[in-house]
Amino acid sequence: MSESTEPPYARIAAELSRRIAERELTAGDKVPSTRQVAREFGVALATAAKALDVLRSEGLVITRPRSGTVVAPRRPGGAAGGPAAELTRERVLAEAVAIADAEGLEAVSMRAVAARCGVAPMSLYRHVEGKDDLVMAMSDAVYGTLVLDLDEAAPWRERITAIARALWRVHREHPWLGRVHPLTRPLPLPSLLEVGDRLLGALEDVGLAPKLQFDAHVLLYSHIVGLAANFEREDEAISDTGLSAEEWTDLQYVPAMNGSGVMARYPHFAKLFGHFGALPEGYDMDLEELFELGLGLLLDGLAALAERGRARGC
Amino acid sequence: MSESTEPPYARIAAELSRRIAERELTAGDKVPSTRQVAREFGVALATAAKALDVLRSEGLVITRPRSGTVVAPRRPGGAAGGPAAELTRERVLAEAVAIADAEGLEAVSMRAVAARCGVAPMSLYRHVEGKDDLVMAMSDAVYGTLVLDLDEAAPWRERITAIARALWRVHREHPWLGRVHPLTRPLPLPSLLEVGDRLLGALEDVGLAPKLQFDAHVLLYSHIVGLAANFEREDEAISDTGLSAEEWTDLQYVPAMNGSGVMARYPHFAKLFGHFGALPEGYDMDLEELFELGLGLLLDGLAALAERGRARGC
DNA sequence: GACAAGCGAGTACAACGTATCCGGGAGGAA
DNA sequence: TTCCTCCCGGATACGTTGTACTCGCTTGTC
Repeated sequence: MSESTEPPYARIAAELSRRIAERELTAGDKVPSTRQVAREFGVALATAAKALDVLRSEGLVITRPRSGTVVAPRRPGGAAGGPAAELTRERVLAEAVAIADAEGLEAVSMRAVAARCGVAPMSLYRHVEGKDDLVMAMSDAVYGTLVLDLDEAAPWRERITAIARALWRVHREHPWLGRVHPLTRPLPLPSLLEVGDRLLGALEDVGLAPKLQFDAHVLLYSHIVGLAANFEREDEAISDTGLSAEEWTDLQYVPAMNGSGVMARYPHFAKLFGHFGALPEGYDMDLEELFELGLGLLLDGLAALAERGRARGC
Repeated sequence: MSESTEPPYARIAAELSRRIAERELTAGDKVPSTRQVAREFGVALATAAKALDVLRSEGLVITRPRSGTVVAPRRPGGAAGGPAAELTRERVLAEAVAIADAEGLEAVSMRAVAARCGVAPMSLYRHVEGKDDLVMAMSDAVYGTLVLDLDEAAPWRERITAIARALWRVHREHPWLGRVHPLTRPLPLPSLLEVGDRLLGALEDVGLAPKLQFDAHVLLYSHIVGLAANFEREDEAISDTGLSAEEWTDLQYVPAMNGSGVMARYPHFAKLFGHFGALPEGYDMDLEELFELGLGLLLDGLAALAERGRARGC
């Protein structure tokens, strides 16, 4: 229709970028393929390809090998936006982690993940071997977010504490991790192995026998993961009952304990609850505090052990 | 056949009690119902009912409302009787636990349990609210098998160790327990509460602040349960791969670690493996040993804590 | 006899993980 | 330009899970 002096490929590129600008095509949508463009505009394939090249160089579209060309996201922070971004292993993992964080690990079904990716359930299997693989990869991805800015010269206790806290933090942010963890078979998760390695490095300086070094690193893991497992329980129970831990303790647990001779059957519980009842807010199970306490006890114990070993050794 | 002066109901009662005495009917068996008796002896329903009344008043049989009349236990210890026993909550739980022990918790499906009971799946729901209830009840039943012969006069450390070991033993025998455990919400499992109460009792003597007493009891639980969670992983992995933990470590893990620059990426792992390689049998993760080590560390720490508290307090 | 009540069984459904097959677009070869 | 070969994503389907509903059947009691 319009006759202009600009070359055909530029005209086509302009037309396509108009469609994008006017939102006929929005971020994530597939842009016509080379062949479609050629047919639609009645030009040669080479011309069509050149037009798409222009768009690509302008950053308006992104060509993903073997998958077609799609409209690029309008701005970097598209948020949960691009519902139709290309399916990649990373995206699958990210969506799965998002579901797990929000609704717990048992809400992570292949179908749910697929739905969040805007994709058929079976499409996931192109990027993930199966559910087990998915969960493992999720764990690895999450452990991979762990950042350790560690002063390698600091005393061992400080370094171990830092590593333990970092691990603890990851578990706090992803409560479902507690349910996944292995241990006896140190999962070949690269990210986790790396943290473990740093931990072993710090333990080297304690002055324990090699076997004890390894034992200690397992115990520290166990402490973290064991306590962190409560996060999941916690969340699960909150969403089940709609009560926070404290509310639950106050409203359900304490009355139940007070009722019908329970106190009589569990005298020491009763005694302690007597104490807590006298406190302003009762006892609230502060996992944070428990973690620090347990960590302190373990490290104290290790230090003493090393000390004893040294005394006997010399 | 026999003509006697005694009334029909007495004759019937005598015949039935003979059957019981001669073990044609033994404890727990169903005694003929009113209707069956009426048909068998050719008497009226009322007569049959009266005969059964006699047996009931003699304590030979027990009538359970809406469930039939059964022979009373000869003596208190009737023990786990026949495979075709009547469906009771206890039997359901026992079979479920048997499955879990043998094949892991994930093998415990309602259908599997029902099959083992020789019963339709839905029949279980008469005795169990649902799967969750089943699992909770299984845990409770298993914790209930825990025996504590505890010298209440022994020093606290000894008592705590004994309780911890008892709990550990239960988890060792029922590896699936590790996957169930709550904690923040102390499950209202009576059996578990009882153990917890004993533990708190022992902790009272340590000399800690009340809150610390409770914290300590949670930490001890966490240590036990956290480590014990590996039992399940262990079993699961063994049945998956057909390798024991040691074999797995030797055959899979170590070679994997040796391969392709892994050692370079995890230098401290590498270093330790160098040590273990030199040992006769390498490193084998002995959970038993880890448990004792961790328990010792925690108790040492608590003792020190109490000591410090006392020093500051006075 | 009639009665209500509880038990066990049967049927059915939704949701799950996943094996299998298929259409179609993209890129390379002819 | 025309095919050929990939491989992605989709559709369909199977077997298994937990469980809601709904039946008879049998019980002890009027």
